[in-house]
Amino acid sequence: MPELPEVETVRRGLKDLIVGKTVSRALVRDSPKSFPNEISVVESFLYKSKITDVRRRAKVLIIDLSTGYSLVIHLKMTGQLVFVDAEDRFGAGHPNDSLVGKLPDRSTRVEIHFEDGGVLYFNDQRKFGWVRLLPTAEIELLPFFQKVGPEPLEDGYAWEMLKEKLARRKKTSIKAALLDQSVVAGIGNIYADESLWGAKVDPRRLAGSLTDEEIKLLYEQIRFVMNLSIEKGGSTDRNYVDARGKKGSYIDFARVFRKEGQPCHRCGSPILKIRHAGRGTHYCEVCQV
DNA sequence: CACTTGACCTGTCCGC
DNA sequence: TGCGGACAGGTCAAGT
Repeated sequence: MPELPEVETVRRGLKDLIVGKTVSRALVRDSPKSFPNEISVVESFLYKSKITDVRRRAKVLIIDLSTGYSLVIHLKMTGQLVFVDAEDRFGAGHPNDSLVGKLPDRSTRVEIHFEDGGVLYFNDQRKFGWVRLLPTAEIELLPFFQKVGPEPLEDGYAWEMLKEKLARRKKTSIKAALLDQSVVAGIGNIYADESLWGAKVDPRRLAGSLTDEEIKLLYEQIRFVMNLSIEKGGSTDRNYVDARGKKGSYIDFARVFRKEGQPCHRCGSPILKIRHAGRGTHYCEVCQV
């Protein structure tokens, strides 16, 4: 469920919290599922390495280390990356709206301890997510990185790039195309539904059937909803929390996602929820055509 | 190659 | 209250 805005929110938080820190110990609780590298290799490679940067590509987080290696992390649906500093780990009183003070818990798969006493927890209830250690230079060779599409929030992303990708999709729907990471990076179920509502396009339409005007509108809405969500700290949905273990507030601004039965903000008719492209799909049948 | 479906997991919710 | 089953949704492998 974490999509681009949630992963970006985690990235920003983590970057402020852990860059410059030195790893003292790594603890892998769920290998090889959540962390396929050999445990002893991970623990020895991480020891004394310093965090130099936290980056993101699509929904993947990259924590660069001073050794020329990086931790590459995908949260998939229920993954969390939460940093707890020494004071919060050992001090009294914790805010109730945060996971800080409650970790590790039974979903904790990996712990990265730092010399200053802080700990980065990778939690993942459903074990779909993963962490792996790779030479930084080899990340781009991963199959996912080879095929993933453009970053929609970067300055260089233009509506014509979306048009070009959609034009060659002859048989698939616009919703399925938006969920395809090779078309645009980082869109998942929430932002697919939200941007299609904003563009007034029926999610079941064939991807290649959109007019230039509709593609332009969709392109703008993709950027609008994801930027708004980042501003709001990501969504509140399900398991998502930021790097400090707190929920975001985007879902309060959602216009169709999980709004089935509620009136459409534009025309007042009830939002429908159907099953499409293997996903719960929310839309307004009156104003999305 | 384009596209769809099932598998991977576990917690939650709904109906009986 | 317990229990079975549907559902949640990102990505990949396997199938059409």
